[in-house]
Amino acid sequence: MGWEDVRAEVLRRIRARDWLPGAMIPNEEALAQEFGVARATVNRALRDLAESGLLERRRKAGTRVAALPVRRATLEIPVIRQEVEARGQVHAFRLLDERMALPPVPVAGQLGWASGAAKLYLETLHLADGKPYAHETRWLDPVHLPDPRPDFASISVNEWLVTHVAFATGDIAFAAEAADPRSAEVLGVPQGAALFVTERTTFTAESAITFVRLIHAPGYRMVTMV
Amino acid sequence: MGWEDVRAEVLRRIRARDWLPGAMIPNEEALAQEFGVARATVNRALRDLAESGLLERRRKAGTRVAALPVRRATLEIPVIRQEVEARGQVHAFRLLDERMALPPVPVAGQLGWASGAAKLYLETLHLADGKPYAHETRWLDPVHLPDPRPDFASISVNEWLVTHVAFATGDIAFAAEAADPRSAEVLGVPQGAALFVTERTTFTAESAITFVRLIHAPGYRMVTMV
DNA sequence: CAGTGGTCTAGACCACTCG
DNA sequence: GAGTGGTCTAGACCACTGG
Repeated sequence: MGWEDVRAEVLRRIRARDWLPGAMIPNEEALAQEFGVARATVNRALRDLAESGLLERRRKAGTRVAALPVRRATLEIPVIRQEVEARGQVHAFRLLDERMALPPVPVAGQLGWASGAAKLYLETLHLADGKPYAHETRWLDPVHLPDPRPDFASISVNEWLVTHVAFATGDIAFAAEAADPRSAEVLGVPQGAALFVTERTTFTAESAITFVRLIHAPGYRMVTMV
Repeated sequence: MGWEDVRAEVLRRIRARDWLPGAMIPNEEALAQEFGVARATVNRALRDLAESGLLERRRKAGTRVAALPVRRATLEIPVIRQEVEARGQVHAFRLLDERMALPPVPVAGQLGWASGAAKLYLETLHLADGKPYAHETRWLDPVHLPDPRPDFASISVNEWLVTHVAFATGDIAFAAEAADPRSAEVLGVPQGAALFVTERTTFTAESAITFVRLIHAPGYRMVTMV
C-alpha cells in the first residue's frame, strides 16, 4: 500500500460518492490507521489530490471534497523547434527584423520599463517543413545580452535566452485575434483570419527580460491531457 | 532550513549558472550534508523543481539541470459561473436547445460512441451582466443522467455534471476559430470574427460522458501565472 | 487552546538503470 | 553489480486557525 494506492482509493471514494462534494473526510491519522500506513504516506496522497484541485485542506479545519472542483490542466510549453520536430517536421526560422526602437507604451508599462528607453525589437518567422508556422515579435531588454550581441540569425532568440539567461517567472496568455496586415502577409493568410496568439512576459528576480507574441498559423491547437 | 529554502538555494545556483544547463548536480546525500538537513528534505525540494521542468532526475543516473527547460504552466479552469463572478459580474444562462440527435461522426469517433446512436445535444448561451459571454454546444451521453433528466434550464449542465457525475479524466484543447453563422448570431458578432474556443472531452473510467465546445465572446483571454 | 495539516528526521529498504 | 533516486516508517515538533 503505497501513497499512490492511497490516492487511488480516496479518488475511488470520491467518484463513488461515498464522500460527497463539500463533505469532510477523515483526518490523516484515521486514514493512516485504516489503510495500515504511516501518516506521512496519507499526507502525500492527500496533498497530491489537493494540488490537483479535488480536495481542499486547511489546518485544524481538516480536509473536504471540493464542492466545485477546479480543473487544473498543465500545459507544456517547449521551445518552438522542439514543438515542430515533435510533429516530425523540419524547423527553420528567418530573422525578419532586428533593431533598437521605442516599445509601445502598454508593453513598456507591463514590463516596468522606463518610457523613452529604447529596447531591442526582433521579428522572426518560424517555418515547419518550409511553410509558415508562427510569426514571432519580441521586445527584449539588451541589458541581458553580451557585447557583441549573439547572432540571432543563426540561433533563435528564444533558445539563446533559455540557455543563457536565468529567468525566473513570467506569465502566459492565450487569445484569438484577427490577422493584422503584417502577420497576414508573413504567414500567407487573408487579413482578418482567426489566429491563435500566445503572449509571454518573462522576468528575472529583479527586472523584466522580454515580452514576446507568437502568432500561430491557422489550425494551431493547444492541447493538454488531464 | 526547510525544503523551500533548499529549493530556493538550488534555484539560485541554476540562475547564477553555478550549475549549467545539462550539467549534473550533486546527489541528494551530498546536498543534505552540505545544507545540514535530512535527505528527505532535499528530495522534496528537488522533486518539486523536477515537476516544474527545471531538473531532470533518473535513478542511478542522478540529477541534471534541464538543457532546454520545458515551461510548465498550470491553468485553472473553473466553472463558468465562478469565472464570471470572479470578474465581479452577474452570471446567467439561457438554454437554447435540448434534444436527442445523432452526433457528428468526428465527435462520436473521438468519444468512442457507436455510430447511429442518438445522444443528447444541448446548446447554452452564457451571459455576464446580461451580455453574451460564451456560446456552449455539448453532446452528452444520457446514460449518465437520472430519469427524469435534471432541468437544465435551471441548473447549468456543467454544474450538474460536476456535482453529480464522478468524472475521471479528459483532455482540453484551445484554438482560434472564425465565428460561424450560429455563434455569430448568438454572440452578436460579425461572421468570421476571431473567437477563442475551448473544447473539452470528459471520460469516466469506463466510458465517455460529454464533449463540449465553448465559443468565447471576443476579447476573451486565458491567462496563467507561472 | 486544542485539533489538524505541514514538515522534519534518521534510518531503512526498494526500484530502476547505467556502466 | 552498484549507485542513485523513490518511498516508507515512527516519532516529533511546529504553524495555523477554528471554536
